Amino acid sequence: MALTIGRAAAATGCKVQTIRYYEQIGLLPAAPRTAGNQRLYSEADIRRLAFIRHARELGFPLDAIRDLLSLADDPSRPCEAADSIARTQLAEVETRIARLTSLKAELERMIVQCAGGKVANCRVIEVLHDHSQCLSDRHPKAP
Amino acid sequence: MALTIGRAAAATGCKVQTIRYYEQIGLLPAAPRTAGNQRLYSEADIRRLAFIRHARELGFPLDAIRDLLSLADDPSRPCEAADSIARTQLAEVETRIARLTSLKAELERMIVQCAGGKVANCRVIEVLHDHSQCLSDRHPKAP
DNA sequence: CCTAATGTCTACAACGACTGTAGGTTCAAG
DNA sequence: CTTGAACCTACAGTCGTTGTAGACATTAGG
Repeated sequence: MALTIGRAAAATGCKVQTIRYYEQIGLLPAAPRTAGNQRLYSEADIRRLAFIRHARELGFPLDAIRDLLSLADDPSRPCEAADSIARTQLAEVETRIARLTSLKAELERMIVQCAGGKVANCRVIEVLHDHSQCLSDRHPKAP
Repeated sequence: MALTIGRAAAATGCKVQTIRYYEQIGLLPAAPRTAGNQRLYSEADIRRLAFIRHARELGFPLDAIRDLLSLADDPSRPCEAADSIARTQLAEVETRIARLTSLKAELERMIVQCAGGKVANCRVIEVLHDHSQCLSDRHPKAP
């Protein structure tokens, strides 16, 4: 029934080290041990670990996951807090997408214009040297 | 002509600490000092720093920037390497966008379905508990 | 039953790319 | 000459792991 840490890792996709780390920072309860001092994980532990793993994949920081876990531990509470954590994460993700999309455009522009000659004429290097050649003005200069 | 570290920071948008850090890891040459041991930065240093800063904004890791700088230092070399570094970075950015876009969809789905009731029925918590409810199967189970 | 291979244990260092702190020195303005 | 800002070094902390070293536990095969 109970799994060793290696099997728990295989079951959830976490690494062994990561599981121990989560215990260390209090995200997982201290696991009971065998006579030989090896950790044992119950079904409930596996579910909790899978929850953490999944939330991490969705980009939630560990602090947010801590909050989500404490909510999940008490199903009678209203779920506004969970909703709000998810909305914050969504906004974060949208910001990152927007930022990456403009970076993508800029990189494509650099690459297209690189003639494949000498570094002296290379657009990639040139654009990196001279920010004013950027499309997106993250550091606009005074006019 | 030469700038103190604070002015160099203001001129490039880097933090003072970050400039010292770049010197420490060898991305910038050790700056000459005043009689009172304060660093001085030339125009060329500022350009180099701006280059680094800009490349960082485009998401290049410091190792890639190191390579780009050594290319930029020798304009007679062919620019294929710079092109290839930029292409690698572009691929990286595209991967991250794709990943974030699927996260966004999933978060939106979670939020929409959260009825605003009790945690017991909250879709946010529920989806985190049960990966099989995900749209994107990053961990497909055997059928 | 013994051995060898694998798994697990603790404790701690390293990663990337900074950021912050403490405690001291130097500089520019008034 | 004094004050306050900017600078100096050295080091610790951030985040979320990942990797290491050296010792103990477990399991499969012979």
